[in-house]
Amino acid sequence: MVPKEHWIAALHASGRRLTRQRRLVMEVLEGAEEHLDAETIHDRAKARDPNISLATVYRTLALLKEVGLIEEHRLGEDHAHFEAVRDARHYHFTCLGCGRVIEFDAPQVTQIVRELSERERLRITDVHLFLSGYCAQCREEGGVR
Amino acid sequence: MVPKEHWIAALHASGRRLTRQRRLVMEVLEGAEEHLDAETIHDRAKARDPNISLATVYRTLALLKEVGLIEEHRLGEDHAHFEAVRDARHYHFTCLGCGRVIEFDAPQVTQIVRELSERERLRITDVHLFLSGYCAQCREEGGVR
DNA sequence: GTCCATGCAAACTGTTTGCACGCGC
DNA sequence: GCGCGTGCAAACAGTTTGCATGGAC
Repeated sequence: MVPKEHWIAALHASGRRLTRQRRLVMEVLEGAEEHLDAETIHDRAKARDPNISLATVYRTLALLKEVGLIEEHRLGEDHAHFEAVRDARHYHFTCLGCGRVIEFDAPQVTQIVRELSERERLRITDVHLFLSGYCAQCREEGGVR
Repeated sequence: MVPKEHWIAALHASGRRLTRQRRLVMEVLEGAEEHLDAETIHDRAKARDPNISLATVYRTLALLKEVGLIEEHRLGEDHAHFEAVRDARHYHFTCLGCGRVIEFDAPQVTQIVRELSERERLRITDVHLFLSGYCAQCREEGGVR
């Protein structure tokens, strides 16, 4: 797999160099369906370049985030998850029982953002809607609490 | 200031003991307007009991959260903030320029939660809507980016 | 050849834990 | 007095950083 054109372009545009390690991290992120944490990204990258260091992964993630190619999420846990930005805005539900993540869209959010930014004269650059609870399976397995 | 009746009651109900330290942490949380982090809570508690340890603050926060008296938020930063639960559900905007936090309500969220939980058969126990960007002042101060 | 990017290890931050003692009930 | 709760210090996880070397341009 080769990183998408515009990722490379964005890198160039920001005046950074395209290194083997950066390309690798980009490929991992683009090839992933789910939200990956830094450790996982590092593992997958290591499969193709055993020398790549975790520090470089973190530095690359910070860079990609700065350039706007990826998003960072904190899904209620103590560590961060990353995913390539996509066209469609979407949000997350995490099951506290099994850890499953469900993505969903909610057009009402646009309205909320518009109303708030007008009323308070804000420029809103980031929106996170994060729900948690129990999924259909875990509800039944006696997750009474 | 004395902790509210029902906080004490909730503690008792959960079979825990009411210690001086726990009462102190509760008082700090109830007396706070803003969202405090563990360090700040510790500082304020220390003003009245110099011996209270940070570990105890963390343990008490975990306890209060478990009993449902406080909520934990991660407002885009790497550390957690806590606040006493209130009747009115509300959400947060954080200014990336000055760190100011604006609270707001958004009735549309209720609808989003209802729709999603029905469609996916979820039991949703927690809702976090977190916006970030720049406030009116910080927008003007050349926060172009 | 210049300088940015890397690997490594050490530092750092926020949070948790093991243990012996102390105190609420 | 029993057993949970505390303080302390050490452990921990995730992330960041200083420094000498290496590689993109």
